[in-house]
Amino acid sequence: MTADLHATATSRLHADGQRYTPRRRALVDLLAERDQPLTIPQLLEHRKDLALSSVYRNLAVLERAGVVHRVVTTDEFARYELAEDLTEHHHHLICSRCGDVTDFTVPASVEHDLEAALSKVAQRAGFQTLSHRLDLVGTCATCA
Amino acid sequence: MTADLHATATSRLHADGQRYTPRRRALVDLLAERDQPLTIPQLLEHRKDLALSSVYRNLAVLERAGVVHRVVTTDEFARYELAEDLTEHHHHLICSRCGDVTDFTVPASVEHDLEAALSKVAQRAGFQTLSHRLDLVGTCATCA
DNA sequence: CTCAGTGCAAAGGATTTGCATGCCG
DNA sequence: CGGCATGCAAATCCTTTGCACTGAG
Repeated sequence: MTADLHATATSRLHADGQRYTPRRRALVDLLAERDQPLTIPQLLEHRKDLALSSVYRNLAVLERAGVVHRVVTTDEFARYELAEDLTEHHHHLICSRCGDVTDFTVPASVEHDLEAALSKVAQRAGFQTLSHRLDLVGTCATCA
Repeated sequence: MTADLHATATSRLHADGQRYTPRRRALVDLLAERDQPLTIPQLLEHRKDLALSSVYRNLAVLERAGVVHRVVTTDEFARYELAEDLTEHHHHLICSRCGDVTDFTVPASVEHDLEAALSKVAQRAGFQTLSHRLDLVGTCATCA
């Protein structure tokens, strides 16, 4: 499965005319290990040999290639996770106290009804949906 | 209803030890006129007499008092809208092309089922929910 | 008078970019 | 060899802050 991940990353990057370099692979590995989106400072923390600017650049490349996804929450840091089709459809618990973000899922039935309602709304508004985001904002167990 | 809005704003600000000044009222008026969150540049566009720094400061004050709500999307600008209990529960269509954000609602029944599912998830995770966010990301009718 | 509110200019901080070097293809 | 990838430092740009001034109570 991890092998698959890297194979997919490789082909998506190549499709975009990019290489799958060791640094880029390192980023993908770090993101794959976690069930939460990570900030750039967090990534640097785990791999001190990565250069700040290269991390920004590589994440941008990986995002354009559709390998990673940029998550914007309420604090000042952008976070990154693997693209949704490389993991599973999930949502975020966002702690407004500490800023931490963790993943969660809802039952398929709820997700299904939601999809149906959303697609109706989108159609009515002439809006072409790429994805939906469903997050809970509040206080995490640690901060409570 | 607009009178109500300003009365509520006044009392919330007072509860926070703040005044409801003409500039703050102007911001609330601008936000109330729209069915979409506005960026600071957009606010300044509509009221050229407002000072950039004061707008930032006043929006921060209004947010602390619970009169307005800061919305973070995917582009570089923060957006502001009236606090949800001053409008109605709604969601956002976010155009990834032009960055524009517009409001929409889903049927009460869907919203209700969703709430139920979310509260279960939150409880299981020991997460104290303040609010949920449901957005669609895609291409708006204008950009399509 | 006092003190919060305001405007201007300068500072902050996450993110981006310029440029010289290194390395894969 | 050629060109992308990388690292460092400098630049950007949204946002925040310092400071002097104004106006409401």
